[in-house]
Amino acid sequence: MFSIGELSKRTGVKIPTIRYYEQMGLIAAPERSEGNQRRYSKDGLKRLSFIRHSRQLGFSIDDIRGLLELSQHPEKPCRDAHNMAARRLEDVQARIAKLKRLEHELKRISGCDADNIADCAVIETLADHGLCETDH
Amino acid sequence: MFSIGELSKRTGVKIPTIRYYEQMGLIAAPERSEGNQRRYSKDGLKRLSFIRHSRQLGFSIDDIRGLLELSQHPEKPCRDAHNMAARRLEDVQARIAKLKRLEHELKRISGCDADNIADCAVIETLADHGLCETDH
DNA sequence: CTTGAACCTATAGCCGCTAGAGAGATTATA
DNA sequence: TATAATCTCTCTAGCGGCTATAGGTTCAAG
Repeated sequence: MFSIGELSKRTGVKIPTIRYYEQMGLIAAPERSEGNQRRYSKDGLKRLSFIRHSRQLGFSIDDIRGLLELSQHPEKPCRDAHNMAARRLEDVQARIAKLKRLEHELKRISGCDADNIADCAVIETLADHGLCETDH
Repeated sequence: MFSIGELSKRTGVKIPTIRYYEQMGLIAAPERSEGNQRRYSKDGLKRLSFIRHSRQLGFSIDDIRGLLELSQHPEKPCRDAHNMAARRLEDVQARIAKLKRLEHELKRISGCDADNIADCAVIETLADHGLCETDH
């Protein structure tokens, strides 16, 4: 049995975030001490670790609700879990692609060595999208 | 002189977003028609295009305020503009790096071909960070 | 028993929009 | 000119995923 502060330290999830997850229904309301403070078990720790890890991989709160539900039913097929991971992967890949285009553009405009705004590629490019090399 | 709808079509910025930018002080309050509707000039169009393009490159509203201010003073040195672009570039690169680690992890867990949750790498990995290959 | 750290609830704020309600303006057609 | 269809106006609230603050209570160590 540990306090919310302990749980926070052990999982790396901040205290208000833990309470937020409780509100969102990701974790069950835990037992309370006589003075009404939350007391967590090892199960609570496991569950929160799962959540934290899922968040780190970019799953939404809603996705995580689904994943947690699945994880409680080991006999179920795992198609749904795979689908979620696959969608997540697609999303991540799309974002990488987009950021790479931005990186390209930012590198290009940062390369300008003018010394005043009038000749500065940064400002000039922002003012005129036509000067860009890639779409975005 | 065009209406907010026209401006929206020409720049690709949605109407409520234009009003939001006005509220945020990125664009000046434009003239109004007799019936109190906004009427924009070509200058307004230019400014909004600048803003839109900056947003596409990921600059924050605050950054854009600075960039717009700079763009109004062509005689100033462009060090500040370069610094902002450089910071932006760093940020983009950091995000790419992080997303690539996620991509790696998601690919790995998606590769599992178990057919029930009990043996599914997706769920198993989420439950135990120790199974991951990279940091995140 | 006292102190100070940790905890409680409730509410508001962050960013960058987006959506909706309910009213008024403008424009196109009959 | 009347009317209908489409814009536009302001105001307020909501999104996701937290984070911060205020004002109070409880816990554990000395």
